[in-house]
Amino acid sequence: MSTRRARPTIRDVATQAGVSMTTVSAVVNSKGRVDPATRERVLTAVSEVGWRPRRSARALRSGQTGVFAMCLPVGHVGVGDWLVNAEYDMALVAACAAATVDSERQLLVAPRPKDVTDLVRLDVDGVIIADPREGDQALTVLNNAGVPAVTIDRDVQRTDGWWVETDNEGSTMQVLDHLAERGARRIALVTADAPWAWFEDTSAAYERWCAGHGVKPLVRLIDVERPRATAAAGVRGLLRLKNPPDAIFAIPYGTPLGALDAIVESGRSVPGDVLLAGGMDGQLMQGSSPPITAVDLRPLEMARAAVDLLARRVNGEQAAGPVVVETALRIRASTAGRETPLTSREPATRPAGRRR
Amino acid sequence: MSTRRARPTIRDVATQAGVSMTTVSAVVNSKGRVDPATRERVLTAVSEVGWRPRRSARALRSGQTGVFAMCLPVGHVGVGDWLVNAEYDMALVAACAAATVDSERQLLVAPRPKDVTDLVRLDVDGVIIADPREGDQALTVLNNAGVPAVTIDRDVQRTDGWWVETDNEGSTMQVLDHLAERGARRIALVTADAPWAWFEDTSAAYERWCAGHGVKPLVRLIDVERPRATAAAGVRGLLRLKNPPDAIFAIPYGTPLGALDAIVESGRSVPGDVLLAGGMDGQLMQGSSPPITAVDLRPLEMARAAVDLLARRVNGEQAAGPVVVETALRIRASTAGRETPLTSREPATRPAGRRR
DNA sequence: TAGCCGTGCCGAAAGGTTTCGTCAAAGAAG
DNA sequence: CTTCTTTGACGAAACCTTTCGGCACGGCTA
Repeated sequence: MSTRRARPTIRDVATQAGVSMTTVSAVVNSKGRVDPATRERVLTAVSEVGWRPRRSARALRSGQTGVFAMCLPVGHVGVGDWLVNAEYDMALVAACAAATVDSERQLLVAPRPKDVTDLVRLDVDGVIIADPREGDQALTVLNNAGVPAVTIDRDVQRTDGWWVETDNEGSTMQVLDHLAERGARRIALVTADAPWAWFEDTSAAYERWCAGHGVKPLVRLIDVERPRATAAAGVRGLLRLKNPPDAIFAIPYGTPLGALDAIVESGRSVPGDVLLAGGMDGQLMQGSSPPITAVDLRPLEMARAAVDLLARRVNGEQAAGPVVVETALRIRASTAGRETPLTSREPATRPAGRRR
Repeated sequence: MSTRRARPTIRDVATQAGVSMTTVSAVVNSKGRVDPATRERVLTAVSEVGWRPRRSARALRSGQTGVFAMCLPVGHVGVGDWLVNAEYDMALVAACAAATVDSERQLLVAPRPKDVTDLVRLDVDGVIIADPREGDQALTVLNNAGVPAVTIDRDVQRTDGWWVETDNEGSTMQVLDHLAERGARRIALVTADAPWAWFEDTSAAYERWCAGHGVKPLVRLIDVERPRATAAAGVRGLLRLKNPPDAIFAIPYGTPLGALDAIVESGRSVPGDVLLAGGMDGQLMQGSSPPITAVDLRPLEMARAAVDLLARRVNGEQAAGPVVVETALRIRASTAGRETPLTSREPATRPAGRRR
């Protein structure tokens, strides 16, 4: 006749099964020795009384919360911001969540606080920071408080080994080689001048590739706030050169579309007159006409690697250097070359379907 | 000379400040009466010893974890799945996180477990379920365990008032009226036959609108697994009719692009020959050529409302009926009518910029 | 002066779980 | 028949914070 049974505790389970709390604990944690028959009794008692563990009590006792936090990059408040590749970030979040669950943990998503010192009050076992800014204060704060952290993408000012990154140099070389193989003689780079490793690495690799092939670099910088429009402007300029490029590698998300705008506007065609490749894959690349060849940055693998790395750091392991994830070039019609037929290398479609 | 100071507790703060633990607690929680001078001493002691509260101890004592969980819709494992509007989901997650933080809580993201009963072991104060499936088992499980839950979007089989939804009927009427005003005489609907309230509501509203205007409904259903391709096929069929539509309202994300494919392929133009509107806004709509008029489903507002609603439910309030969020029609070139000049009603650009 | 009240602070218990040390009983070895 | 070992189980402390009741003290009223 009780109005509303209080949530049962391990003690209720113990009395129900006729054993001590210690034994119940041993059973549910698969620790210590316990008679198979007793174990059976305890397990049925658990489901009879409907007990489920309180994470707070466990955490208090063990000193570990069993929670990782993921600090989202800033700017995630507006839909329709061209700078955001929400697919990439969503993939990151979903994959981090899946990976933490696989390691018996939970994932907290935390917007970046106005005051970075609030990060430490999250009171979690570790923090994953996506897209750290240059010399990120958040990392200093976390380090001082002794909170383990790893980043997704390298903070250009940091040298500890606790981050995961893509092989930006390798992917750049791969794209340039691919363009050359498809007949490009003069490849321009459209990128941004911002303090992110992604930009720095790709630019450096481009310079090196050009030097190695004895050609002069041809670079246009865009405004990261308005990638599509400024990329279009930059490419318009390129196409008016006496010796215009016959291929364009556009890095920041959105810029390949700007480049395409300018190319079409000039009366040229892709891939007929100009080959076009993007630095970051996504729906915009697949859905454009023609579809645009782009680098798949492998957010899923990045996320898994980050969670693994953080788990290792939490366990007290020493830094073993950054984890490098290999990228994959998704070849599409925009680089259907003049010398080689197009081979589509789209990944196999995923099993689970979904609406919308 | 201690190798590594253990994390300080409230007791360390107390001794440092020369007061009791009770007083420290009173200070950090702004409860009870404490002399201003004492308060000052305690606060400096807190920062001196670097104390930060342990959420687990608090939670154990108070019986509330201070955590909400958000259960992501399935299917979020692959980038590049056309069915997923990652922007929408990312906005949902980010906004939920922001809202929970505003209410002094934390947000857990939880992939939908294979076994729904695992949901209950999250041990959180409440759960937000995005995109519930028809007669969602997860809700039954949570209800039975007494875990408060709300959903984002209505579960067609449920009648308790604990969900937030968009005004699907209103937005459909708005779109149809807009198309008519821009000169459409015969509007076709491209949608899916799936058990989601979004589809059911819009279809019903379309039928009603048609009846009200004395025109015959013209509907094509697509396969939610391949929205773009099947939408293109459907629209191809429509355009071959003796009396083809002069406007198309395509609901599931991706289908407006399929419609556009078919229209262009048939030698017609948008908006010259056919007006085109989409049921869900996103980058794909903005970035297409021409940009496509679409319904902004307001994920940010949905998320905030969901968190508020869940907070109310956790506090024991009674259901006050579902929360309905008004949508907004984003008018673009694809419905630049023949009778009225185009008025752009794009939302103002967001302040914070971001790369990529 | 006696009684009362408000202020500022404290002691101790409680909340649910894990773990350490202990213990009884039963079997094995001498 | 001892003594030792193994097995299976238990009691109680500890983890950190909040809260309830209470206490001492100074000032006020009657």
